[in-house]
Amino acid sequence: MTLPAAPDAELNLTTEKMEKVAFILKTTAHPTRIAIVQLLSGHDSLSVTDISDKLNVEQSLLSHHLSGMKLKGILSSHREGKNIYYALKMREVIDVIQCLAACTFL
Amino acid sequence: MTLPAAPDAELNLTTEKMEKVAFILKTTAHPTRIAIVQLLSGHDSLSVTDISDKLNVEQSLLSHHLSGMKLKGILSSHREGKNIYYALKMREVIDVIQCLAACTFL
DNA sequence: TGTATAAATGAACAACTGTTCATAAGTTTA
DNA sequence: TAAACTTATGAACAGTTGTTCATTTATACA
Repeated sequence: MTLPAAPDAELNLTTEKMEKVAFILKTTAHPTRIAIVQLLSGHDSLSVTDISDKLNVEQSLLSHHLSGMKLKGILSSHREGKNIYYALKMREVIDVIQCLAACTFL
Repeated sequence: MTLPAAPDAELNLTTEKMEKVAFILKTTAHPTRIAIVQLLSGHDSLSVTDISDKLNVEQSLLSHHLSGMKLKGILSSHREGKNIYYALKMREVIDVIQCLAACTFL
């Protein structure tokens, strides 16, 4: 699958927008966090244990990543009994990763 | 201007690709570097002085950013007399920023 | 109640990043 | 050649990030 060729438009961002974009990029720029986005892109929500099992990431470390991403608005979460379920809130992040992932040079 | 609504596809990246995507995101995730990409998206190439003047970033700091981005394959450069001109090599980065920049929540 | 399970938190620390400053290296022109 | 200009480089340092470990909080269930 390949995405259509990109239009060659000139970017025109304000300083404020650039800072926000940088913020989101930074928040996502980590293999584990990208894996989290990838995993959640295919599910409405998953518990920490689910994610931990599927990604093979230790509980505490995963929790740190998850709460950071939640704090920054990328994920949302809700409790159901003993479990806490995380979901992708900022779905645009999928597009960004999709876009880069589709690059031929990768 | 708004981009068309994103298709809701599930991502499917290998670990290797995730690392590469993270690498590119990280390399771009900084306001100054995004400003560099934005500026170069509208020009074939610009000298360090050009960029420094337009972005109001001190020479040495800019040079560090530029050489980092070049090292990581995002920019290319060539000398013309006293000046060194930088250009956007990995133009896909524009799309990524474009995509995020178009988000309504920003 | 006590025990088990699920997840969050906070301290500690190494590694990395952004920035500044001083200096060096390459090029042009007088 | 020297002086001026353009860019790169490297040391130093503060601030941030990723990780681990031990502990705590929250819930369920016996």
